[in-house]
Amino acid sequence: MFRGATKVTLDTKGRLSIPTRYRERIQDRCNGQLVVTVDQDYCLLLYPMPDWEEIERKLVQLPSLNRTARRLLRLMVGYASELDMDGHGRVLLPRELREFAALERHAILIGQGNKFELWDESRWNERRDQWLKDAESDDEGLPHELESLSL
Amino acid sequence: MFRGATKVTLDTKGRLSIPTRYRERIQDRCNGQLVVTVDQDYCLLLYPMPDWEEIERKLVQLPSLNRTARRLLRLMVGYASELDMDGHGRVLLPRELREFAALERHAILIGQGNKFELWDESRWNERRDQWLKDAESDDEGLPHELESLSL
DNA sequence: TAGAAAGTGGGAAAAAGTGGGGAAAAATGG
DNA sequence: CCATTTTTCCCCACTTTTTCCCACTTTCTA
Repeated sequence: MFRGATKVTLDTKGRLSIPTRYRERIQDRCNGQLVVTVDQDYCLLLYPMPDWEEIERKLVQLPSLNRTARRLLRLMVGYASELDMDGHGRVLLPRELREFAALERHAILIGQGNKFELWDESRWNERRDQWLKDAESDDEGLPHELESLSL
Repeated sequence: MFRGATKVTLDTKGRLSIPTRYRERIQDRCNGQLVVTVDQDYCLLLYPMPDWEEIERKLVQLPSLNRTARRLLRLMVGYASELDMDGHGRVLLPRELREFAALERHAILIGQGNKFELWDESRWNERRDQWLKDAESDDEGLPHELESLSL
């Protein structure tokens, strides 16, 4: 499981240096092969290759005539790009994806279990504060998986 | 599986340079022979020849008396054109199809499994943002395949 | 504080992308 | 059916991007 938030910097070529504490795990799991794609919230998602392939399998099996499913497939597969770590544990993020997520020099990498999220740092901070504010009013109307959740 | 989004430019002759990372696969699969046709969403679809032939088989077997099926057949088969890669991995897109998809100089090529989608870049960006906006309000009324989807 | 490891930047060779000239082929029109 | 115009195709040359590698800086550790 990947956990934790790390400030990272993208250099002028768009390279992201993977924090050391994750590298060994990534090497073991997928030989340094990652897949990056987009998320609905305008951040990027980084998956180890085998995890991505499973997601992709699920996506292509969704009903093709459903609008929402079609869009999801178009965006997630449409933007998915393979990444290889270089000798220094860095990956080069494609320009199209950096633009999508408005990534500048300062970004933040969020461990999310089987994947990472990569956010532009200032956008992340804004969103986080917004979520915390929203959460106060959200107590009603939870789906029942959440109603019974104990943290 | 073809994946990923690549910005491409069409030159004044209407030629599209296939990104290198796909070329070998296309050579293997169909000896550089592609078929391009139109999509409902005013983009173009690019298939390796064998994949296209399968689609075509399915299309002609649809019930001829169904309006939707007739339209689909007319458009997709009607606009389908063969393309050959030149020595530099480029294909010449027929003028009719470029006009159909309003393709100017800046376009974007989207990998979608067994095929590619080719969009005018600005149109793609608009559509994408619209889809993402729509997705937020779609949270209710999801088909159950999507409700439980964990990515 | 010295040494090692990680992070960062950037140069240069190689590869890919781009543009266009001109020959060949096809379409058009008389 | 031939001549003229347009389009297509093949090739060469230039530009941009990518990739690989080296070196310097900073941080951590002993």
